[in-house]
Amino acid sequence: MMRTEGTGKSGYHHGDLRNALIEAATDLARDGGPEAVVLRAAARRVGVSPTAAYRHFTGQGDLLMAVKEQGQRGLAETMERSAGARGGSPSAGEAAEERVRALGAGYIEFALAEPGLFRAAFCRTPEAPDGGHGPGPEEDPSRWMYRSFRLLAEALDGLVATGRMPAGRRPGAEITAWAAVHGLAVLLLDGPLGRLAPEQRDAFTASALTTVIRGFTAPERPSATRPAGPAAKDAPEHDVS
Amino acid sequence: MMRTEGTGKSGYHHGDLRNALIEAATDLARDGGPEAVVLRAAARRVGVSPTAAYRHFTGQGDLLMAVKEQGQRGLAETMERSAGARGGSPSAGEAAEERVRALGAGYIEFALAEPGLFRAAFCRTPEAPDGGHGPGPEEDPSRWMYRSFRLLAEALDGLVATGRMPAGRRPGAEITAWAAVHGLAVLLLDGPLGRLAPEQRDAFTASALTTVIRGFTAPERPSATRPAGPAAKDAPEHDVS
DNA sequence: GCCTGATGTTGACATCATTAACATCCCTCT
DNA sequence: AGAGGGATGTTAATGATGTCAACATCAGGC
Repeated sequence: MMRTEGTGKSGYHHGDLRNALIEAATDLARDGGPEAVVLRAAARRVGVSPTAAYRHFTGQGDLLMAVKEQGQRGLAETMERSAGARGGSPSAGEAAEERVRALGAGYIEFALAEPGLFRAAFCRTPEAPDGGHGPGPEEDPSRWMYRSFRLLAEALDGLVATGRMPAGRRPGAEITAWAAVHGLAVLLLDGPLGRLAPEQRDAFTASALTTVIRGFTAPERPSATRPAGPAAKDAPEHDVS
Repeated sequence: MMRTEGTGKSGYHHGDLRNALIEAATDLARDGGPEAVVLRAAARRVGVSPTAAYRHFTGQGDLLMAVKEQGQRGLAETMERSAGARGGSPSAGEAAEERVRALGAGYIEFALAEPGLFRAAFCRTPEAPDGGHGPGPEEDPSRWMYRSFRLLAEALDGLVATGRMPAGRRPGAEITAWAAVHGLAVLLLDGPLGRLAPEQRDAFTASALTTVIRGFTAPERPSATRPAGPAAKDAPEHDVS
């Protein structure tokens, strides 16, 4: 097959563009973020005319979409690697907790290692108006999109299964976990924590993860002035997308 | 003075452009986000030549910066309003906790009410290379920037002062709190929770706030298999910017 | 062995940011 | 008061971008 390789021009017009363009565009995103994903530039890198890209993508937005997918894939892989490479687990509950922590740490790790790709992975897309999609098998984004999200959710299920987290807190928990981790990543990349020493970033990450996990696993405050609680709008329906 | 008003053309060239441009650009951002802040469009709205803007801004990036400031201001004001309008406080500790909660809710409220402005408020800026700044008294961004961040930090101080939150957890806590709230906002705006019923969004928000606050205030798990804790990289140095 | 469709190319257009050169108008200094 | 100067805007031009229409080329099936 020889796909997505530089020497892939088999005498054909190119071999397989599309993948070559995706690779070029991903490189652009790697240093420069989503706004650096310029259709003409990608075509230039591949050594092809700008309009050639329109044979494989509906336009620049579609190309960016492909880059997003690359970014999401990389993120999920880093998270899985981080969770897989964690040390021994004293107990089942401990293991589940450590997995949540490792996934969160992997999330931050990827964001810091590949800031451009990370930003591209979560950049806003004009949202195709549905209906007539151009060339290229445009799959349902929800399958690969936000795979990191599902990883987190499954880890939280483990937290409940081992009894570490009350089942009543489970609904919406993946939202909370994702929000905390993603917000931290954004804060570290673009926010006031832009230039910070690595060990400080790690410390903040550990602190945030500890706090959120404690929020999931800690018992309810014993001497509460509110038995039912006025802000008891907790535990919402769990329905994503 | 008659500034920033539509009828402000006092026979002068315009009265005060700059503010008129900022207003126009802010309107553009309101529906369309930061990428809709197009210099030429803003100038067109004000009824002025595109290059006229260069007398008041170094370029489009500078104009966007002004819009960011508007967004940050709006965000902080919504948060303060939300925190100020909260009900009675049974105890000091309870009040501090409710303030944190109200600030977070205000954060989300603004993000949902003004999605374009919110995104503009946190959009990436090329970061002026320091040194020769163009026209316009370019103040230090850290003063108005991230005012919401400071609000959150002060509320957390209150949490410690009333004894609700152990002092040892305070360092880095504003990072955690900000991350959770900001991540949730992004998730609701651009993420998988894009189109969700309002009451569900409120429920998720309440759930996230409850979890994080519990993480701040809950006692350490009593029957822990780890007395000192292997993941005790908590409590990092507190140094922003 | 030619025709059809996939794949690329050239040319053109509209928009954008930005600069240079020029015009205008108010304010201040003498 | 009147002239100059600086602030404020305008026109013209440049280079980059996304995108479309028309044309060229190559592979493989009838």
